[in-house]
Amino acid sequence: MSAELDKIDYKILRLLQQDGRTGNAEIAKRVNVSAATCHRRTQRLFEDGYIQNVRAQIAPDKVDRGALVMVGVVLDRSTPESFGAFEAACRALPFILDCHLVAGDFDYFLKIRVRDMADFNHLHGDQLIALPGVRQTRTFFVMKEVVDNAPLAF
Amino acid sequence: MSAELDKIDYKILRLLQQDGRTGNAEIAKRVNVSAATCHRRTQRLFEDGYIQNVRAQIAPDKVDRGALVMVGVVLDRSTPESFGAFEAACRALPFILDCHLVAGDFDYFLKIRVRDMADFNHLHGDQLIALPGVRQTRTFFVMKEVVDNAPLAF
DNA sequence: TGCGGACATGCAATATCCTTTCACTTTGAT
DNA sequence: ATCAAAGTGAAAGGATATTGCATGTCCGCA
Repeated sequence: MSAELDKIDYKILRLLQQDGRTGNAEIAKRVNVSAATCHRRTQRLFEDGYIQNVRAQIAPDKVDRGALVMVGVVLDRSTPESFGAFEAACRALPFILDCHLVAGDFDYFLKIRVRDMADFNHLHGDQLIALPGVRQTRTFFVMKEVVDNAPLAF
Repeated sequence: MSAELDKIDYKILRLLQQDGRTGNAEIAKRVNVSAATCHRRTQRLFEDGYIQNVRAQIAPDKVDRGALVMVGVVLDRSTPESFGAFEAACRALPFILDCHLVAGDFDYFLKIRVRDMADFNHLHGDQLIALPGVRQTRTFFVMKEVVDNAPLAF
């Protein structure tokens, strides 16, 4: 089986990335193949992991998560155990949208969604600086979301 | 009409956020209402903007976007025109996933996906530092994606 | 050149699901 | 208690997804 994708597959991926609810018949029309073929291709894209999942994007401010904060984190020690503990803790905190180990002045970058600044301050005091091995954090409040989670271009 | 959401609405939102392809019948079963009611509620969640859209999440490494980079940007001047020009330029660059105006040591934070480091270096030299009004950038290569774009908790 | 196997495609039939209609029930204000 | 507005469930119709099958295509190999 060819592991490569052709132009039709890429079109399907782009269509589903733009609107994951697009029906099979509609996709078939747009990429100029029969519904059956389109269905089989789409299914393969799921099975082979090209499409990780399809998720509804909830309006953050409508569910009281209107505030976005970026946080740089520096750990006490740079041991594997220290990193592991911190990462495990991050995965368990539901308000952390992104957690990335980076090279540079920080060890980790976090992207956090909360209701408002007051909410973040509680959270920062109660949970963030209490995370395992945290030496220092630097907070960047987001004042304007110019682009958030744009679709992948490929 | 009540602008508020009840427990059933929240359940629907959570289900669709976890899997946007979940059929109406399946949702109805899980939230214990009839298919008709569930359909109407879901439709309302779309129409009233609680669900912004439904998007397939494409595996980045499968489409040659395996490298993630965070970039802090400082502008020359802090004028509205300067900000506006920079933001417009960012919106036009497809590899920029996030672009946020922040308070702190940087003016903007960018989240960028490219194929690899070499690709980013070209991009940085050709396009990033050429963005309007950029005085300085600081690059943080992501070495490990611990959590990326986690579903919103509410 | 000819042959055979693996694969992809389209058509058509089947099964499944969505979507609307209608009558009934609940809710809330007077 | 009464009325109006909104919500609810069951059923029917229409649209859609999904599968089986025959045909066509490509590639390796003799």
